[in-house]
Amino acid sequence: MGFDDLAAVLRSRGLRLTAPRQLVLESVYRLRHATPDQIHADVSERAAGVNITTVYRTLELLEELQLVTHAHLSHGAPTYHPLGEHQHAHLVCRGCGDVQELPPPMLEGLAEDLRTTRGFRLDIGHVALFGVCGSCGSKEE
Amino acid sequence: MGFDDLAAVLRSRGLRLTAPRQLVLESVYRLRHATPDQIHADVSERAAGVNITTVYRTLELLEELQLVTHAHLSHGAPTYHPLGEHQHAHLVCRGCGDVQELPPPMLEGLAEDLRTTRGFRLDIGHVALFGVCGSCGSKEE
DNA sequence: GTCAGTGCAAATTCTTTGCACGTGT
DNA sequence: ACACGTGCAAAGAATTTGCACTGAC
Repeated sequence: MGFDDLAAVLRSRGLRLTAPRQLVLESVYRLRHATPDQIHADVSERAAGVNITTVYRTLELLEELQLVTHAHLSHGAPTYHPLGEHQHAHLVCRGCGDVQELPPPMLEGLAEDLRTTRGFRLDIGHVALFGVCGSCGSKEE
Repeated sequence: MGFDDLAAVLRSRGLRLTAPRQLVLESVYRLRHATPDQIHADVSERAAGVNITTVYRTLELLEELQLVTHAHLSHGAPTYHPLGEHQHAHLVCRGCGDVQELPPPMLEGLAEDLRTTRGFRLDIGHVALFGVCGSCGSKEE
């Protein structure tokens, strides 16, 4: 998914298929919602010598190729995730930092409201909702 | 609003009322959704010599005093806004960067859903919704 | 063989920290 | 007078840029 396409998408633009690019894409798929730093760490576990600079550049490229997107969760740190069949919004817990994925249907009503009342076209994939998750909520009490 | 309270809130904690603190709070009220940098610029227009460091420290303090909050809009830059009677979510346009305020009632349905289905307590004030606003949408066509 | 891609180091940008001086109470 | 606040300079963290070498095609 988007994954096997890498070579094809690159070729169609006259770009090259390289190890760092495959590794970074793989890590984005594996980690889900990871920061550039976390992705770099994950890549480094499987192949030494890939520079953090390259990770930044590759993420930018993959985003341009529509293979990944990013959203700003938690403390402004951008987190990247695969852009596939399953668009999703993010539910971020302020207590434990956990990120849950939220299926689009739950936002359809709101999206529709915004479209009709303001002409605003909501980008569901970038939505980040902050709050306190169930388990942290009960601990607090 | 929270504004005249500054002196009182500070005093009740044994903290001091100073020019930079008044100026920063004023700018947050005036600018709505401004970054530390923008606030610093605004403050500097009215009084020279206030250091950006002080702006950061003051914002942190005002947040602790519950007079302002921040949310992460657009490119990870934190934007501060007054914390008053009117809680609100944010609607951020990817085209023009404009930030609209969204009254809480529009999110009540969603908040209720999340609470019942997942026990997730949504923090409406921190919600940032990205997308394309009406005027940018029509320009695109 | 070419030129895109990469590593490395340095430059930027944003934010935080340490410290001595100034000032509100 | 006391200790909180501030400015200034320097330290950190995150990200970007310049450049020469390497390697995919």
